[in-house]
Amino acid sequence: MITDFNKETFIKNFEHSCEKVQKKHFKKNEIITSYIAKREQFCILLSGSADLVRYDFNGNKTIVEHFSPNDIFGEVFYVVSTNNELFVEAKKNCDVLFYTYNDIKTQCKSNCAFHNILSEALPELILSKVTDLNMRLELLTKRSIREKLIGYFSLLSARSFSKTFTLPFSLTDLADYLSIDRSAMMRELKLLKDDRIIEKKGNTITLISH
Amino acid sequence: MITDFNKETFIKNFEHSCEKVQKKHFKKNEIITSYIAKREQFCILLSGSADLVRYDFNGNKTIVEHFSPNDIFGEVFYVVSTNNELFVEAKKNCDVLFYTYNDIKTQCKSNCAFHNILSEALPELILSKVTDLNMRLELLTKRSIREKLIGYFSLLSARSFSKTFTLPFSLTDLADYLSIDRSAMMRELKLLKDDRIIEKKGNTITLISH
DNA sequence: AAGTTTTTGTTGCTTTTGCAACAGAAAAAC
DNA sequence: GTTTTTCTGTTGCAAAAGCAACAAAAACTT
Repeated sequence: MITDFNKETFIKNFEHSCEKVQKKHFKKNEIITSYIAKREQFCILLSGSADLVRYDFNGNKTIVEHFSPNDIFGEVFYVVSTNNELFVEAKKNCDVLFYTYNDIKTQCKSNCAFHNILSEALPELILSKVTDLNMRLELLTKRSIREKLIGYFSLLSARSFSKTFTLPFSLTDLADYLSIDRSAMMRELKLLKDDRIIEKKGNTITLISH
Repeated sequence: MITDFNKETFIKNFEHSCEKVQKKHFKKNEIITSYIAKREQFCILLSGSADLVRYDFNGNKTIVEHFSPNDIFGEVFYVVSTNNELFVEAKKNCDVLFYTYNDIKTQCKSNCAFHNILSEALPELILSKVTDLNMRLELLTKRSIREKLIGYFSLLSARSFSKTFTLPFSLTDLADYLSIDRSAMMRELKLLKDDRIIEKKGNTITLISH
């Protein structure tokens, strides 16, 4: 069911078709939204990049998700379970569309093409989130820093159809994404280079086949 | 939207209402299903208990999810992303109902009450999976064994509305669920007892408030 | 273009975690 | 009810990861 659904086309065609939508601009480092109240917000990132982050009581930062243009996010996809607050932070200047899920389900249903289609597509949109979460889960259950790095690099390699690819964020953020210490990660990256498993020029990585 | 939806009632009322459903029995340690092919299977556990598990190439086992009666699972909720195979293993004798998502979406839609309602409820069902996944993610991003244990115990405590609760699986399985070494976990459990943070009698834990 | 901030790269030291191995307890199978 | 298997609890040792701190490079500001 996911295969015959094209998110990009969907977003392109309908991004401006409903009056209830709000478009906002954010500067780098601004907070786009926080997942606390039950506002059931649904957002589409039009340009820029942003991270869904969580800070625990020790101040450890975790990047839960990383968003690029056309990615969707919001409380609809992330039923908040615990006490930790979640923020979506702009990493670059961003344009974002805001909807609410309630509107999708009720108010607009009979008279707005956008919401009709969104309502239809919602299971697929949510399922694509589930895929992302599962992928992330698989990375986090890996037992060593080395395995996490190789797992993540393999994924990026598969996505870009190339052994060489550029990281979507800084090495500092990569550590927060993989839930590991940055300096330990740097050490392991060096070992991966020494062992001729990867090549690394800045944030561009090449997986070496053996 | 999740609040006004009752999964138990839903399952009770409709579990036998469609001809396309298959009911099967499994003995302890049998494999109920594996998430490989795109069969888009959708299952309901009627009795017993089961785990969704993954084995990596080092033989490390990860318990991705733990299922109790009335829990739902299947490929519909877990779009397989990588090469690792996933299995649902019966931990006790189990009764399971099998559907396929395609039927839900197409064949039955116009003439079967069960599939109509399932189709309506699917977004909510999937969202409840997302909640579980996010909870799990939050546990796995914790940086130490101690934090993972306390995090998980807090969760069980909140769910049972009590400071005292029984683990849903063995300590061996708990380690696989938290992605940590069992002996290291046992050591940490002992330290938690010594530090008077928990009490422990077998698989029953009490969180001590301070 | 100069100054400021963030990121990268590195290292010594400490703490945490994993591994291996084993004995006793408990549970399951026969 | 006895045997077999799994689970719990423990430990010494080795390996991995975290912490802290710093310098150089790069990226942003103004």
